[in-house]
Amino acid sequence: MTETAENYDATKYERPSVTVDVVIFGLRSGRLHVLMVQRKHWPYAEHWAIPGGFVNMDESLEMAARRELEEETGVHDVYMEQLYTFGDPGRDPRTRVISVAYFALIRTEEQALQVSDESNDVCWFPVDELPKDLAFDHEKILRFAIDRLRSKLEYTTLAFQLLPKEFSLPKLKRIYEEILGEQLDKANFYRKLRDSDLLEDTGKLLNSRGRPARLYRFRDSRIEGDFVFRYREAKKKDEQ
Amino acid sequence: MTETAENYDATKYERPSVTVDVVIFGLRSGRLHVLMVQRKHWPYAEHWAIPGGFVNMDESLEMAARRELEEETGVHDVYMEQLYTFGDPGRDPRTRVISVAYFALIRTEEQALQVSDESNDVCWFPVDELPKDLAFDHEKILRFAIDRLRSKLEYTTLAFQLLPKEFSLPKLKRIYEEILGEQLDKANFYRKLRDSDLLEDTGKLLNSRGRPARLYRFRDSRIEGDFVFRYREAKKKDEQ
DNA sequence: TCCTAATAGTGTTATTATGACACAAAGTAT
DNA sequence: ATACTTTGTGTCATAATAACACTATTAGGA
Repeated sequence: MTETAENYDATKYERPSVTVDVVIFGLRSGRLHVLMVQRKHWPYAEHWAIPGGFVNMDESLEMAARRELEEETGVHDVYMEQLYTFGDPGRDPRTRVISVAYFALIRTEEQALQVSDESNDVCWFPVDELPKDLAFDHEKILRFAIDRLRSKLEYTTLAFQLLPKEFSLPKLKRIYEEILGEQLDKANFYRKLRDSDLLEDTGKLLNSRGRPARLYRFRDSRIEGDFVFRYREAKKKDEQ
Repeated sequence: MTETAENYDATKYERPSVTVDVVIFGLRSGRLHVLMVQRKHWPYAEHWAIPGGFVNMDESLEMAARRELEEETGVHDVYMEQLYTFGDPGRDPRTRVISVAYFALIRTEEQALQVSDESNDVCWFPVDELPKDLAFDHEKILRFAIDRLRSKLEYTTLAFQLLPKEFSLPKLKRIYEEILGEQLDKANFYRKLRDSDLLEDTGKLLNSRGRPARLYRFRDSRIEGDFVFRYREAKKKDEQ
């Protein structure tokens, strides 16, 4: 640090504001949704925005993100990771604001929403039916988050964080298809999962329309470890 | 943003300082090195640190990172990407400092170093022979950067940014081995590259000890596109 | 009750990718 | 010339993948 190396004077530099914004993903009736809040005040009053807020001086960035998440949804102990930091000058008309974006994956069935008094409304939107004219650069942040989620799906077990504790293979497959935006082959998908040894049969069955689906749960050992479930259907290059 | 939605008062919140730190990677005689500066002043005087500095109010984060890089090495127009943002309270004893870390890959043959007047010294260190007691949490940042570089090697063409414009396959292979820390099979590595169609034969040869090596260059079309060169030697799982 | 639709789940096979390793080629040093 | 060093290619057994046909088990209606 060339300048922090100096005899430090806290007032020497003008400081930007730092916020955290949290892109909250969840499944609702099998479709990927994202949680948005509608702003009350200037700037971007009435526009939809990603929930977020200022970082307190004594909390870590992740703590701040979890605090925001809990304020908005009441949930804690969910999967969360840092996404990217957005800090272009002018992204907020009030002052220089640097925003550390996180994304969270939650099991939506598990809780209700709480409208904070800072916003008109809170709402889930399907990721492909987002409202128009999002506040600030939040559309960019959202696209970034969706891209990241999509690409991490290929080499991690992220998708499982969106499902209830017990789930069927068809349901898992539909999530992959929903997020990746392409159809997968049932047989190959199931085989890959069987071979991965990620899942544990609960013995239970889930009745629906046709043949009942077997319910599985995760082997915790696998989630915690450095194990990755790499699913890719090879996407033939259309070159040559 | 719950709170930014408010009638905004710039003085309402205490603000952290924001810096950028840049992990600069380069090859020197075939080994992966990282550029460090030795601090002059408190805190961590005499300790080695990743180059970095405050973000000006009117420049983007990436601009700030490129400015720091150029101040330290004189280079510009190099590969650079945002790594992660570190912001734990207490990571800097002076005040709350949030640091947006970037990493850059440079072709080291191409320039000399400039010792800034804020530091005692600037120096390249092999990544596996780092000095002890780095300043702040810079050891953590460095480990983070090395991990990221290593993992991105498997599915991107990052490594090419470290090499001169024209290079031989054995040299490229040695970089992969150096960064991944494992031996690769020559035949398989070459075949993968040939099939990828990433390289273009320059026709030139490079004489050394034994048989001269053929020199290649990149096809720019491939670098810019969404093409990824995925090199993985499958690392047999030792389970089952 | 029996047939059909619907959904879950398995088997099979051709093709391609991978890992291992032997071998050939083209220089330099003596 | 000959040994040595380094570059570069060929081959083959094995594993992973994509495609697709098939079987299984339920609900619901005729």
